[in-house]
Amino acid sequence: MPSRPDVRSNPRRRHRAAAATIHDVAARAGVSVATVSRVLNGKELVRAETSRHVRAAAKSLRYVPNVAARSLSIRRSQTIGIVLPDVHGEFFSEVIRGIDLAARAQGYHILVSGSHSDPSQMLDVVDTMRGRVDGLVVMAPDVTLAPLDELRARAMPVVLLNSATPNGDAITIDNYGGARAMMRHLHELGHTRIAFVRGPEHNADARERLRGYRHAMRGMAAESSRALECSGDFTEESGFAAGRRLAALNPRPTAVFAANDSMAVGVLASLMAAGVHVPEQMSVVGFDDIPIARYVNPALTTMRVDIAELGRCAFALLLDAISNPAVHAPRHDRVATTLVVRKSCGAPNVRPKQNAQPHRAERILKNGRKRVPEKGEVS
Amino acid sequence: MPSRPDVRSNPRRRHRAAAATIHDVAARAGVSVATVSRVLNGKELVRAETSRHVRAAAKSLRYVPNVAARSLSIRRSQTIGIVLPDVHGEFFSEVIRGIDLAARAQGYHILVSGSHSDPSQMLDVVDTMRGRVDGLVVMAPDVTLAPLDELRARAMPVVLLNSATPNGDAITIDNYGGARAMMRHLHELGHTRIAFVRGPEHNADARERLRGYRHAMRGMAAESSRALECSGDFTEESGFAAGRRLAALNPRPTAVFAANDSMAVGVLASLMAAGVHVPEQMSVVGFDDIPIARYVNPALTTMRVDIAELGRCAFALLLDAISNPAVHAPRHDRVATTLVVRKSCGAPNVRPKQNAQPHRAERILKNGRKRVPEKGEVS
DNA sequence: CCCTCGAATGTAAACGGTTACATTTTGCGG
DNA sequence: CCGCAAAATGTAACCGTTTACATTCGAGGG
Repeated sequence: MPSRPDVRSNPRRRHRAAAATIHDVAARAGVSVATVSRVLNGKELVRAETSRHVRAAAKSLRYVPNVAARSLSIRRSQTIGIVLPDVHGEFFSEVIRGIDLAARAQGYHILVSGSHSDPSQMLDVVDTMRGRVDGLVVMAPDVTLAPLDELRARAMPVVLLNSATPNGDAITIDNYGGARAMMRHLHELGHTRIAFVRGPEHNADARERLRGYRHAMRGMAAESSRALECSGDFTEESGFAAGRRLAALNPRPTAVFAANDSMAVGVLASLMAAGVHVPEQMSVVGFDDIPIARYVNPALTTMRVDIAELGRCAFALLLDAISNPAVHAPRHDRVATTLVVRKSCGAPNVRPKQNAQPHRAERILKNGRKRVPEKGEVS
Repeated sequence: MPSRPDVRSNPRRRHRAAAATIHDVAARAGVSVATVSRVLNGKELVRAETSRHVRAAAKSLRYVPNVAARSLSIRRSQTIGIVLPDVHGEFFSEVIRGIDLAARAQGYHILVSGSHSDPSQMLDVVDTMRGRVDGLVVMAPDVTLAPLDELRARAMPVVLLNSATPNGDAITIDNYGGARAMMRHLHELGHTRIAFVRGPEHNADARERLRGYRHAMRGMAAESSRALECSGDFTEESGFAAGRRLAALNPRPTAVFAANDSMAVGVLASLMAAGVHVPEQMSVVGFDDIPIARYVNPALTTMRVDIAELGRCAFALLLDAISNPAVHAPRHDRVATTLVVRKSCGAPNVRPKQNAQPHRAERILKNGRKRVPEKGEVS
């Protein structure tokens, strides 16, 4: 028995046409709001006929539930947050695409915030997302452990992407495995004197790639590899400088493994400037398979990282953490990389051909028509 | 006089530590929830001392307002939606970056949804965003007018990006002006026989660029330009095919203007394959300034589009529409483009040098070290 | 014909804020 | 010391859902 009539029952909507509410639908269908809610969420028992009436009413009123009211009530927003640093555009968009696709399939929305330079700014953003999202995917490859722990204290499921990961949920590229696979490829071609161009000291990806390189060098029983390492910072310029230093080495390395593609492109340019022929005199390989890797001359052999897959995995992990907070056990998944063989490496110690010109023209043609040869290119 | 005690007053929070609410803060500060709200939103008069107490209480409880409750109450989400087609990654991420930066500065969040192939899917997404966002930035360059009008009927501020725009708010690239500026550049170099590679028939950007080309050709009092137009669809392959046709023309055009950079890259590749030297025998220019434009050989002269600026403008316009729904008048803004002169065009009818090799090596070096020369490159 | 029981539906209390309006304090002239 | 307007604060309705609990309805058994 109502102690007071429902205040919202009859004359709503003042002047400008407001959106229909669940009360409007209930009135139109001649049922209570509870029944409308039940029908629309499909969880409980409702007579088939009643259900039809409600659906018809909802459709005729173009009813769309108010998500704010819904999340307030169920304390879930069906939205996840993505926090990114000011990262290279291509990578950035691919990660978002991967997460977006996976999320939409599960009825989740994504709230994006990019371009954060420092940890405190990152934490600020995370705070403003509080309540707006059910969980976070955070990418912070250069951030040290302390702020990341702070982040976990935010009492919200968080999945870290490519970050230094002491504990908790995380997804990373299999940098170590990829580096070893690349080294195996070079070794099979006959290389043993392989140089390496390092990435930034504190970058998690860079460290793992270096670790893979060193491990492989030890395994090949080669000379101490430290002399063959060059510093770099993931930029093309640093690769250019490294290439110059490597070309001057005596004896010269027969192959160069750059910790990422940008630096490999720089190495390529400086070797060409120094008159060192690639791949005849020296092989060059990179890591990432960025889009321009296939456009440089010669096209770059590299380890492809499936970035969209990275996003998909991150969402899957986050969803599990959100859905089963009780039983969820923190996990650290690694996504595999793929070797992409192009033209920038061959067997060591091959004499350069005398008339390289027509040869090169042909290469450029192939670069230009990328799509067709690209299909069967992956090995 | 309370007809009934406030039910939420005392014993909240059952077992797991829930986030603090405004009631907790009020209790801690010894004031009412209204006062807390006033302090935190800073709109109304509150004694300085009271304000201090409230702030201290909020901080000590790590209070973060529940945004769902807030948006339900004020009927605003402080969030805008971005709906994108499955567009090239670089463009995609730049648009988001531009909007994100502008939005965050105004305290807005962004909800992103990409990868929509058809109009109905796009409208679905827009419906699920209903109530979640205060307005939308929609990019749909290939969508025809009808669905766009449907979109506007959604009773939410909408800003269209690079779309066919009959009416309503919109931001577009100044494709027409950019095309004319490019034509002026070619004309100043001495070209009059300029070919054009068109984009997709129904694409709004492509049509405007074509319009600029035709207008300029008429202005140059050149022969009827239709014979110099080639069809294309914005892909590299179509550019390759167009280049082949153009090389076979007699008399040959002295310059080719491709409606976008991807096609220009294709043209470049096919001309090289046909033994036509660029820029000595034929100049090639594009539109967009995509990242690889500076890596191709020779580096491509093109019209740069500041995509982030596009995003900024879109947000500014949307914010105005959201904030002043009454007085806001629909606007259609155009963002300017910038001519970027690189190596792919020169004066017509110059004989190719005999030993192009050292010359080319030097070019590649410059490409490799992009950043430094890039600084002063824009004209 | 009454009682019981389960299915179908209704009622109203949350969810956590904002804000119109009511009430209490304050400051100040008389 | 009173009265009164302005300033400061409190009260509770309201935003639109979900959902625990209450109620109604029908059918079947005794």
